[in-house]
Amino acid sequence: MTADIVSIQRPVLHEQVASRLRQMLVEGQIAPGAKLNERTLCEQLRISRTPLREAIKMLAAEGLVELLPNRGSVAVQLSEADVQNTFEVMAGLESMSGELAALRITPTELAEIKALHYEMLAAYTRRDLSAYYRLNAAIHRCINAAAKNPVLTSTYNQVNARLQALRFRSNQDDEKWGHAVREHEAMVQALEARDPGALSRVLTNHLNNKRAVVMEQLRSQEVQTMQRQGNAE
Amino acid sequence: MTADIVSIQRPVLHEQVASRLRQMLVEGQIAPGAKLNERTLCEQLRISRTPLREAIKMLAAEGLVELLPNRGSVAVQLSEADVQNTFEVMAGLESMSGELAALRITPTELAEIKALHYEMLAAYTRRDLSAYYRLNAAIHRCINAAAKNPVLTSTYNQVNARLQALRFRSNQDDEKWGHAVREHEAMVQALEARDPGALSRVLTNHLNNKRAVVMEQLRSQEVQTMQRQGNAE
DNA sequence: GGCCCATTTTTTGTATTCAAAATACAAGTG
DNA sequence: CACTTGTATTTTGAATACAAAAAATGGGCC
Repeated sequence: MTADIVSIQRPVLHEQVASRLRQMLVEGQIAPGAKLNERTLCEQLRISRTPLREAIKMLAAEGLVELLPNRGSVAVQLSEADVQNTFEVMAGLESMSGELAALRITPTELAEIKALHYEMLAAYTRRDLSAYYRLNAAIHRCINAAAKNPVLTSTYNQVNARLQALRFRSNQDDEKWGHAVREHEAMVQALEARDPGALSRVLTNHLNNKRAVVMEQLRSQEVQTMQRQGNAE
Repeated sequence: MTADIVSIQRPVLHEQVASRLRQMLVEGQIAPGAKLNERTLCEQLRISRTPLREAIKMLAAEGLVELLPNRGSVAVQLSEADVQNTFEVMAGLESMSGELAALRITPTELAEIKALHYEMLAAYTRRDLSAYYRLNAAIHRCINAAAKNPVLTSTYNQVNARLQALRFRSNQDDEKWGHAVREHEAMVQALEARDPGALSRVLTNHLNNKRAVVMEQLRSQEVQTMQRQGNAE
């Protein structure tokens, strides 16, 4: 807890494996519901089963994989209710972040968020969805950081990771997109005004709207999948 | 995710070990900051190192244990700032619970909470601190359950576990105790009125007060410890 | 041909072994 | 006598080996 900043750390294997798996899960390289075959993953990552299993246990505690006793582990597949509940918690955490950020944000941090906001407006104007998502995420991360509460940040990240695994960044309809952008305007204003209540409300609404969009997308994806597979399951 | 409710599960070893360790950490059998010697724990729990290490990794992901590369693991010892931050998040989560509970609580659940509340009043009247804490915790658990959001519940439990490890249930001063009881009165009223805003506010205040009490206690404990040890460290 | 049961194969869970790093200890040196 | 340096011991990290459970396969039976 003291001078481990200077020391060069040769990263421990199970940590590396955990990071790699986390990435694979969040980026969808391992699909939700997919079984994590230990032998296969060992060969893929060129490691033995011991560190792999340790990493899987960590991801299970983070809620990214589910352990099935004597039957291995699978990437979590959130039910519709799970997604609703997770967004509900995310809304609360975002609102909390906003409230604290409005109280604690520094001028430098605010300037950075405003800059990102303008970049995001540019991306929106070009209808560059990929850049928009990246900047959008960065802004939310900055607001969270401005709250200056590491416990909140890690809690937020952990819950958020589960949603990331959904990969719902398909094209949303233009009207809702515009609405989201206007909400972001309101966020910046609330931050500038250092108004915790206002920012909290904006973020809660923002997340609720996002939830609605995602739920809609999930439902249509589901329908597509079922049509493609001839309604298996 | 289907029929694993019926199956009687001979619990898997690493799960058992994780539960046992979690209990030991939360109940203070393993003191904050204490090193977790793998050999010792293996002998104590009569298991080999593999499941023990898997369990430790899970606890690390839960934030109850800290992993020191090549140097094992230690029970987390929250700094003063950590405790502040954790309470801040807990306040947010409680407020969220309250808001949702006020919207979703059933008459049966409300009746149970009221019953627990009266039992708690009895414990308070007898100045039975142990019973008071038990009932107090039960009430908060019930409010959380009434929110009907499993994601919120597990997040809440995870963050709360870290605070439990502090073991701050020493005798608080009577005035503050009375104040806490009055806040509980207000909770029940807000629940009965199904008033999300009111309950949210009460719980936020309640947690902020609790934080203040705990911080005070920690500081006095700290002083005592330093006096006892002749200010080591 | 379909279904049930026994056997084989695969996969997971746990223990043990081997390797590497950290700590403890002791002797040598200024 | 403090301090460094080299060695022994302990402890952690990772791989392998073994055991048990689950899944797959195949043969017999109706």
